[in-house]
Parts: sequence; structure tokens; C-alpha cells
Amino acid sequence: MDSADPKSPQRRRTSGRASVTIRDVARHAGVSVATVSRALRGSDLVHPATRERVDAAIEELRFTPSQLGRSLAERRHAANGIVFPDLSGPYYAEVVLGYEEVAATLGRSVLILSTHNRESADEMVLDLAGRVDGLAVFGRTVHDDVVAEIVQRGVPVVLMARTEIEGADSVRTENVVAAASVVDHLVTHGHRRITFLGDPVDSTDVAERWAGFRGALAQAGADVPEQAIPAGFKEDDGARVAADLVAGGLPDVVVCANDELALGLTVALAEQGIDVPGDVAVTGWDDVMAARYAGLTTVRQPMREMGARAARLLDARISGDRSEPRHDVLTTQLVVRRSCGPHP
Amino acid sequence: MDSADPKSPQRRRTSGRASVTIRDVARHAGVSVATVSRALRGSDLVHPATRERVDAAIEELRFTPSQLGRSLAERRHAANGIVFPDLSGPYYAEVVLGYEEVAATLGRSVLILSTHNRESADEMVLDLAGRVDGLAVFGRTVHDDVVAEIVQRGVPVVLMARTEIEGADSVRTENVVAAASVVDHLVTHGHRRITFLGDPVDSTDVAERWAGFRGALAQAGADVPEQAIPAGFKEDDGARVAADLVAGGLPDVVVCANDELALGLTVALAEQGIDVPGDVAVTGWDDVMAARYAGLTTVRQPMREMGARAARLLDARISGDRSEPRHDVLTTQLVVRRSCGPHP
DNA sequence: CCGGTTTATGTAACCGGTACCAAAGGAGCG
DNA sequence: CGCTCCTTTGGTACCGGTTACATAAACCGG
Repeated sequence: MDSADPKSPQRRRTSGRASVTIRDVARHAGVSVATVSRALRGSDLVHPATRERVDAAIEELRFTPSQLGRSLAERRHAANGIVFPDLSGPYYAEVVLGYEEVAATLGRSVLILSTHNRESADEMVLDLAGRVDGLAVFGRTVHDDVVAEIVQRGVPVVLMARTEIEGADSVRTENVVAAASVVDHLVTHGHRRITFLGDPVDSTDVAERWAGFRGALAQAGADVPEQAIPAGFKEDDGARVAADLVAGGLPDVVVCANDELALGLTVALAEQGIDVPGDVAVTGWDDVMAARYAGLTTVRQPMREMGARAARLLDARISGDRSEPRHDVLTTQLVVRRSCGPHP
Repeated sequence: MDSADPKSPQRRRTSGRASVTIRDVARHAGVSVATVSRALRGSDLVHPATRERVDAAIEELRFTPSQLGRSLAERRHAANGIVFPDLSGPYYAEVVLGYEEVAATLGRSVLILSTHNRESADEMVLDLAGRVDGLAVFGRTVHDDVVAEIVQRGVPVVLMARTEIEGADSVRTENVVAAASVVDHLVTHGHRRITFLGDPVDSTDVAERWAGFRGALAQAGADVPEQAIPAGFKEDDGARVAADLVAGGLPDVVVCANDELALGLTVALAEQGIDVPGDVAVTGWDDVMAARYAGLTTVRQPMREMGARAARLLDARISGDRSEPRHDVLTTQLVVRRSCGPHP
């Protein structure tokens, strides 16, 4: 009778993987798909005896509900995205860690995207935005209009270490005050000629640090340099400027936009016979692990907390608990080590 | 006439986000959904003029195809997963980086999961497996039977730094030869009493390093310790054993299972007035960034390459280019710095 | 024993795409 | 001019779940 029934669906045999569906389970347990679905979701509208039969069928057929089908029906992805310029370096891993941990606790998967410097970055981010319920974007990885586009699509966005954008949340760290505390510390210890290494155009963070740096120098009555020494974010970038720095006459201190720059610079200086902090002091920013071992004076940032905060901000927006954008600022902390010279 | 039609779908107004669908576009362009779909996918079966109308409609309605609908229909996620015990530490970030980079190039998103030590880890991994086309699992994050279950479901799996499992690919680094080269170097420089810090039970990598370590010592005719000094993978774990080590009489060298252990130990020893390498030599494993600045002798592992390799192995399995499991072993390299003592 | 609830289950219409198959229209050819 | 053949297009049945609504069964007090 089964094979005679013309309505019997001609079991399209998908080559390879069998994939058992909720309908298979329903048939096997002698109930309807609705009941199976209810049993799956733990609804209390299912008779215990029925539930048992369903569970047995699920077990027997080794059924696993398709996340895709579920997401489509529920109209939610149960996933968040996070976008970075580049995952390398000790900095970002911590942020991702904090983000992932919170997101996982909230029952959301995490999709990660590193844009490197691909020109297709915008496209990739837009694609990612279509796969998630919310998106965290770090720094200047994507153009403002792309972010705006995503926001307009209705996907909650939180920006990390980046200037605010209409409609998006943001989390960043305190930079101006931190820069001032670095400068104050240096000035107090008698340093006067202080330069800044890093490109303010590259990132909001660096721009703020540079601004804070200048402000504090002015306040302290020290020389305020006209401009920063432009550089990227890697050890190589720091190493590259060492020669110029020596040639141009060493300042008392080089305040670097991040630890990797500072570390790369220090090593390159050492290779030229310049001692840190003997001949020139150096400070960094971030307090990555290597900074501890290199004895680098730096500014500690709560990177993990930044990721965690971003995840929580997103969650609130996604679940509709909040509709007004929020902008959080995390405090930072000066960590003094030997690279800025001996304490009088 | 439109409102009179009883079949007119009562435009279920989903509260909030509007979400325009392919049917809206079709109606707006005066074509069928099939045509829109074809236009979207760049099929050459669409008349240029028609395509133009469709494109205009897409533009006007700001339509973005739903990844969910698409994935469901295509029966693929266009996403890969990667599972870690813990993302912290400088080690994993590099692996993820390599993995993400390749996956992105292959047009797949990356879902990341850190199990920490949650008891729900197995469940979380199984859930993740349902959201991806392939899964990379690092170390002993999940039980063997969970991995087997995922493999059996038909999801390609590649294991990183972990013993092989039936049906899954694997990538790992050379440990035995590397351990031998560490030992040889130490013995050549006159060290005899060499101990091993790290718990072989914790990870396949450590087990192999410990085995290679013992084998090489035996080969060299040096003392072969009965057992390793158990420890985790963090700086704290290294620091914790410092006191015992001093109390028990210092060996010539402590070979550590990873850099963080070695670095933590070194600092803790210094606090007790013990100099490295003056009083005791120390070596690590991984060659993380901090190791360079701390002058730690260690074994460099191609972590980024491991991630990249894993992504490529998965891709081959997913796209059906290969059905037989493959097991790759990456070579490592001894990096000698000052922590293992002066070179005669 | 009966009408009114309450509980348990089934039916079918979604979610938003893809792709198979049929059909319409036009071109080329005998 | 009629008849293939090819190019475009439309209709619709999927993919695998969820859930509103209808219905049937069980329960309950009067």
C-alpha cells in the first residue's frame, strides 16, 4: 500500500549524507511534526507518554534538528559576528576571547572575520551582517557608510575603539586621561623632549592618544612636538624608524602608540648600541604579555572586558531590552616598568 | 481589485524590521521569483533588459538575499567551525588567524568556539557542528565519542594537535624530533640533570614531547627522569612549581612544555634569587612573542600554517575532492636564545 | 448524562531562498 | 507557411523547521 500510493513522496535520495528530518521522526513515532517540534522544544503541551515515543524515535533515528531550518523559521541566527582588521598580534585575541565567552553564555555562536587589507572587505562585512543577529566591529576596518548600511538594515552594531556612528553602540578605552598620566609621569621624572610614535590618521585610538599627549605636554609646559612620527602597529614598523630617530638626534622619550611598536623600536635601537632606558626612554600602550617580559612601561587596557562589554551591549539591542545607543568608555591604567627610566 | 481578492496574503506585519524578500522584488520588477533568483545568481539565462529591471528593483527596495533561506535551499552553510579549549594565550590566536584567512579566501565564514572548561562543552560542540560544513577541533577539547559522533553525522572534521580519530583528518607538529634536538643541544652544552615540566596526560603534544625527551636523554646516556613535573599551560602554573623546584634541589635544566610555563617559572625563580640561565637553564615551546623578549630558548611551531592547513584539509573534504583521511605533520625548529646558557 | 473547559494532537501555512519542468515566443529552415 | 529548436520566463515543489488554528479527547461539576 505504501508503494502503491501515488502521493508517496519519491524520497529524493540526496547523494551521500542521509539527513533525517523532523518528518521522518514524526512518521516513525506515529505522531505529527507539530508534536515532534513541541517535544523538541520542551513544550509542556505534550503528553509524557507521547514525549517518550518521540524521544525514542529521535534516539533511534539519530535525529539532529537542522539549525538552518530552525533559524529560518525563528527568524534569528543565534549568532553574532565580530570584525577585525587583523587577528595577529596579542591584542585582538583577548578582545575576541571576552566577546566569545559572553556570547556563548548568552547562547549565541560567534562568527569571526578578519579583513586584513583586502579590498573586498566591505563586501565581506556586508555578507557577514547577513549571517548574524548582531555585529561588533573593531577600529577602522570598514568604511562608515558600510556600517551605516548595516545599521539601517536593522542589524545591531557595536563599534570597538572607533568613533561613534549614528545608531550604533560603542565601547572604547580612555585615551586622553591615560596619555596625560603617561606624560605626567615622564615629566615628573625630568624628561622634557618627548616624541610620539604612531599615526593618528590610522585609528581613533591613536588620534586620541596623540591629542591627549599634546594637551598634557602643553599643560606641563614641556615642548609640544609639531607632529607625530607616523608608523603602523607592528614591531617592524617600530624597528624601521630607529635609524631615523638616531640620525635626527634622540629625544628623551619615545611614547609609542602600542606595545609592538615600542618593543620593535627598542630592539632596533639596541642593535645600534642605543640603550633603553639609558640613552632614551620608551613607553608603549596595551600591556601585552611581551611587555611584561621586556620591562616596558605602558598603559594597560582591559581588552577582554572590551570584548565582553561589546557582547553584552549587542545582546541588549538584539533582545530588544534597549533601543537607545549606548557609548561605554573603559578606564585604563598606567603600568610603570623600567623602560621609562629609573625612579629618582 | 487587490484588496478585494480573498487570496491576497494578509501581509503579516512582523513587528519591527521589515525584511524585503525575493517575492517583493519579483512583484516590484514584474517578473517571477525564479527570474529574480537567476538574476541574483548571475545565470546567463536572463535577458539583459530583464536583468536591468530586476537590478533596479533590488536597488530600490534595498534587497539583500537572506543567507538563511539560501543556505537551507542549497543545503550548505558556507561556514566552517573551529573549536579551542581556551582562546587566551598567544598561541591560539595565530592558529585562528591562519584558519580564518584561508577559510575566508575559500568563501567560508568562520565560527569560533572556546570551550573553556564548561561541562556543557560537548553539547556546544555538537551544536556548532550543526551550523557548519566542516569543523576543526584543537587538542583535547572534546571527548573522542563526540568527535566520532560528528564524523558519523557526515560533517568533515580535522583535528589539530590531537591523536588521530577514525575518519577525521589531522594536522599536528613534529614533537619527538624537536624534543630530541632540544635535548641534544642541552647535552652538547654540558647539561646532565634535565627535568621536564608539563603534564603528558593533558595533551597529545605534551605526551609526545615528554616521550621524545626521555628517548633522547636515554640515547645521549644522560639521566632519564622517572616522571615529568605536572603543570598546566599558564604562567601561573610555571610560577607555582618554582618553590618546590628550589627546595628539591635545582636541576641543570627545566624543559617546559610551553613558553608560558617557562616564562612564569623564570620570573618566579628570579624572585627567589635564582638566576636563569646562571643557576638553572630553562627552555620553552611554541616561540610566542614574549619568548623573544625574554630571551627564551624554545621550539618554534608554525601555528599559523597549522590553522591554514586545517582549513585547506577541510575544504578538500567538504567539496568532495578527497574522501580518504589525511594526517599532516608540520616540522618545528629549535630556537636558541640565552635562557639555556652561554655557548661554549 | 450533559455542556463547558482543559489538554493533546494534527493540518497546513509560513520563514526566504533554489531549481526543476513546462510553456511561451522568436528565429531559422525546408 | 508550418515546424523544429533555442532562449526566456513562470509556476511551484522543495530545503527543514515553527506555530496559529482547528479539532478531538478527557475531565468536571451539576
